[in-house]
Amino acid sequence: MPDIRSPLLQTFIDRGHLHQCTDLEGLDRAALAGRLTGYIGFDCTADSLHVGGLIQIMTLRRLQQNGHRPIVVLGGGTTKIGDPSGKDEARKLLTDEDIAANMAGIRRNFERFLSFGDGPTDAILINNAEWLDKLEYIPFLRDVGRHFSVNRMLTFDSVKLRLEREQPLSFLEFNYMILQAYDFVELARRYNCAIQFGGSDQWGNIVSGTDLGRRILNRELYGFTSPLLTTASGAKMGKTAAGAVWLSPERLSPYDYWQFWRNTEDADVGRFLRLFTELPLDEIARLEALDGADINEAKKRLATEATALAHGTEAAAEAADTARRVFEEGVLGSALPIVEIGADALAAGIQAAELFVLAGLASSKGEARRLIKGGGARLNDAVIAGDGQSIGQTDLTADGSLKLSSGRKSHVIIRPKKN
RNA sequence: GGAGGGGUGGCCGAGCGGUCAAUGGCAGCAGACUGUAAAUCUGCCGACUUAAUUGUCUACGUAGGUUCAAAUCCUACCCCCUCCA
Repeated sequence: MPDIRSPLLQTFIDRGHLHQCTDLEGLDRAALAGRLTGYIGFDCTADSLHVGGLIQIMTLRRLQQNGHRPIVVLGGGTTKIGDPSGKDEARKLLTDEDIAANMAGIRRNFERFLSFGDGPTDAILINNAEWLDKLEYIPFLRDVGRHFSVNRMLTFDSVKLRLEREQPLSFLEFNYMILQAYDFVELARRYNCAIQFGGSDQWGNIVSGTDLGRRILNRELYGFTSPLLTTASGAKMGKTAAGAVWLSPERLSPYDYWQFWRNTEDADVGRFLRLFTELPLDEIARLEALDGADINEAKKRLATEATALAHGTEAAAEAADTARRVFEEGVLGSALPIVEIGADALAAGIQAAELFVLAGLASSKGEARRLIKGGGARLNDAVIAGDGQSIGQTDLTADGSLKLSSGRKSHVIIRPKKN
């Protein structure tokens, strides 16, 4: 590792963002010399990003904090193609309306992490469809296509793995790499963008871009990748029971987001604190050195800090408070999900299994029955004996609500709805 | 266009006329142990329904057919892979 002088790279290295860089020394010099512009491309296959992309988001945030300018490129154009990296199957193609709606949602995610505007370090968000849609095939082939060697493209993992596993790879997808490389060149032209960041699985695509920049623009561009995050036990990060851990509050409540971080494995705490919070490094060192059950303090800190970044300090504090009450005091907290049930229905009594479905704790009555049979279902903290048990008015606690739990961690408040 | 191989539950992958709602693995859920951790062990894991695995329905690419009975056999079609042209 060469001597690093720039605060930017020092930050990235200290906090665990660096996996590979095309030219670390060159980038270090450039970062010292002046303001840089760097970008990351995001798919818009959903209307929210999830924690799988959080490391990239934090990368841009830290770029901006160090006085440089981040660009978020939404792959409105490339989403129409689908990146073959790491997949055996082509994605289904999205319509323009889907893509537009998804882009709006993703923009809201970013507004939490970056400041947008017209200042010199303000973030820019653009859609690569802006230039990709207009490309003309023959001129594109002549100007850009000639710089790509198929021989070489076949050696890239994204392509090679597909071929080795005898999985289909359409020509459409084969072009993804070229378009991403072209994005980089186009951004260099338009915004003097000099760095492309990405996950380590993007290395091939990114290097293609820096090569293309050298050939077409005769400019030095830099590529920088971050490690792909897995948990210490090897699972892909950001997938849980309910699916992905989304960043938008509509898809995942701040409380559940907090819980996700709270349940971090011991071995990941230090790494995650560095990457996903802005606590000072010496504080993190202290937290991760905690032993045994004390490490839970570090996890709470991680959860609150990470939630504050994504949802604001208020939501984070509320989530932390609710968690404390639910888990440490055994009472209800305000951030628990609340489901309202018609007062008359409740007065008549509702079958336990059905109520679990209504509460969203089970996706079918059968599942609810199994949960109850397995002894994992609780009403006001008492195990529910049978699925036929009727729950009604008399089960309301003093504050006029009742608590349903699936296991020790998922709780829902049921409240009668006044008519 | 020709020859061959293949499409099975969230994924991988068995089954190749009845005992198949379909072996096994992964993922997931719950229980035990704990620290709201990991590892481990146990149970569950299509939907609805019943006092009860009771009954019904939907499912093995799509559409038909043969059979008392089909994921399993036949026909046509769609899609994918490999080799040849």
